[in-house]
Amino acid sequence: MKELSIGEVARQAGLSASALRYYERAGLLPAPPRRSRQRRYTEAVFGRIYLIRLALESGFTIGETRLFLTGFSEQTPPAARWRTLAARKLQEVEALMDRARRMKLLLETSFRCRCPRLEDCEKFLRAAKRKQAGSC
Amino acid sequence: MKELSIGEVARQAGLSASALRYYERAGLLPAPPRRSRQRRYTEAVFGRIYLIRLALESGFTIGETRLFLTGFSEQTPPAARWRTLAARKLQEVEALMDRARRMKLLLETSFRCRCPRLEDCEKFLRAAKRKQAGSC
DNA sequence: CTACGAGTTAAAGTGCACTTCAAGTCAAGC
DNA sequence: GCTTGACTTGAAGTGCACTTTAACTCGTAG
Repeated sequence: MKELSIGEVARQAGLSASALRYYERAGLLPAPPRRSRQRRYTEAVFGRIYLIRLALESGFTIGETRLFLTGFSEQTPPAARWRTLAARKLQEVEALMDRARRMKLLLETSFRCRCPRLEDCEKFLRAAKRKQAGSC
Repeated sequence: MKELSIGEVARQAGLSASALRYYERAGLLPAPPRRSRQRRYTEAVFGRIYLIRLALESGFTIGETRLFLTGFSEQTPPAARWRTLAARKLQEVEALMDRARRMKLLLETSFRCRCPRLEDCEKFLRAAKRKQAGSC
């Protein structure tokens, strides 16, 4: 299996090497084996990085992301804590999606509208405030 | 029209008074008239605050939000700059929604799955990586 | 008159997610 | 042997969005 240096991983993942070291210190990435002091990754790291970025970009903090990654599927108490976190974050992600949807509508509407101030635009307000019971 | 103190606005909007002053300094909120040095708002401020929060919570920076709020509908060059920003941010918001959707799927899947590591869960990977050409 | 609560300012502090820096290690090429 | 480039470390620095602090000004109630 091909071994990758931190620089190669960083390049392929679109991150910086220092960010990868930071994730490792923070307990998000497992410490890989070393070849003469230097970290050697396998390609399996990319799956993990994908999860980390997804979580962080969905509004998880580092601590929550760690819990999410490491507290998963342990049969003992941490799993309960994890389930609690996951249920709460699911709601937060849904709220985030709702806000993003409103912002998207706002941006799209604003391209078409000629109101002097956006907050007075009836068209926008109707669009943004409509509860979309939707399954987005 | 009813006049509101900064404390009342803060309470009703669910923000702190200092955050409102910060927004004013940052050019997001117009400086309201004063009654013996103290800010007096009208209820119109809530529409503006709604926009500010929506933008900030959708990943806009303070600077982008200012441009978004103040650069709108001016007939001269700023409007062009605004359109550029808005088009770019629209893409970013769409990317945000996509990530949020994947994270939501991941969270939902993870409740049902028993894989030892999430990144090895086939069910999840299928769910998360499926390009949903969708209009979410 | 005094005290209180809510407001005012500029300036410093906070928490997060990284980034940058300084000083060093190491393998490979000339 | 020396240089180069990619890596190593701990510590300090950064940018953002606020928050907190210290010292102050008001209008009102007792």
